[in-house]
Amino acid sequence: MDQTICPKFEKALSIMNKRWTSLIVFQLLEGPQRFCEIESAIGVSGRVLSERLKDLEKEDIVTRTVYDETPVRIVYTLTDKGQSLKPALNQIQAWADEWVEAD
Amino acid sequence: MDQTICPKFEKALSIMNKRWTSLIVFQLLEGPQRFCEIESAIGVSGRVLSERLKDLEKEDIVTRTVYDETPVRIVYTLTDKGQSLKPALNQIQAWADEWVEAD
DNA sequence: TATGTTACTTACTTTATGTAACTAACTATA
DNA sequence: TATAGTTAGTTACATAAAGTAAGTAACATA
Repeated sequence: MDQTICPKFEKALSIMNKRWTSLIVFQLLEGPQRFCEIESAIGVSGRVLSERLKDLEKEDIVTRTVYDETPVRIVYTLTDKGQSLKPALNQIQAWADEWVEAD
Repeated sequence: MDQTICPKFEKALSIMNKRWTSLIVFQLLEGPQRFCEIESAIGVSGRVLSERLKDLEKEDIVTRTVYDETPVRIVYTLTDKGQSLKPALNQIQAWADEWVEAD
C-alpha cells in the first residue's frame, strides 16, 4: 500500500495495537509497577513483556527506574505521553461496558 | 494468568487490538465500502482482510451485503455497535495528533 | 476462445508469540 | 562453604499468526 489514512494515526496504532501493549499501559495507569507485578497482573510472558517495555521506553511512553536494592527493584512508570492515553483507553472501556458481553 | 483486569475490557481488546482491525473499522466510519476498496485504502492483504471481516461480522460490528450484479458487488457496513467505536478511535486520533510524530 | 472483473481461498514463507529453561548479582539459610 | 532463593531479565525452541503470490468461481465482454 502507499496512500495512508493518517500517518500519525497509523503510527499510534502500530504502537498501541501490538498484542499486550494497551493492557500494559492500562495496568500502569494504576500507578508505577515492577516487572513481575505487571507480568502477573495481566498474564503476559516475560519474554514479550520485556520486549514491549523496551518499545514503550523507546516511544517515551514508559520510564524505567532502577533501585539498587537486594534483590534489585526496577519500576516502570508512565510518562506524560503515557498518561495521556488514559482517555483513549477509557473510551474503549466505555464501549466494552456498553456493547461487549464477557465470555 | 487467571485474575483478569476487567473481562469486558479484555474481550474488547482481543477484538480491536488484532492487527488491522482498528484500521478496518476506522476506514468503514467513512461509509460502507467494498472489499477491494478497504484493501487498497489501508493496505491489508486479502487473506487477512477476509479473515478480519468474518471476525467483525461474528462480533456484530460489521454487516456484509451482497449485490448480485456482474461482477458481484459486496458491501461492508458498520452496525450500531461498530459505529459506536467512533469515540474511542477519535481519542486515539487525538492522542496521535498531540503526541506522535510521523516517521 | 481468451481476457477481465470481484471476492475470495489455498499453499507456502516469514514473523510474532508462547513456553520453559537459564543467567547475573546478590542474600539468606543450613 | 555449599545450597537455595530473590528479581529481572535472556536464550533456544515450538507453535501460531501474518505476508505473498498464485489459483478459483461465476459471470461479461472483445
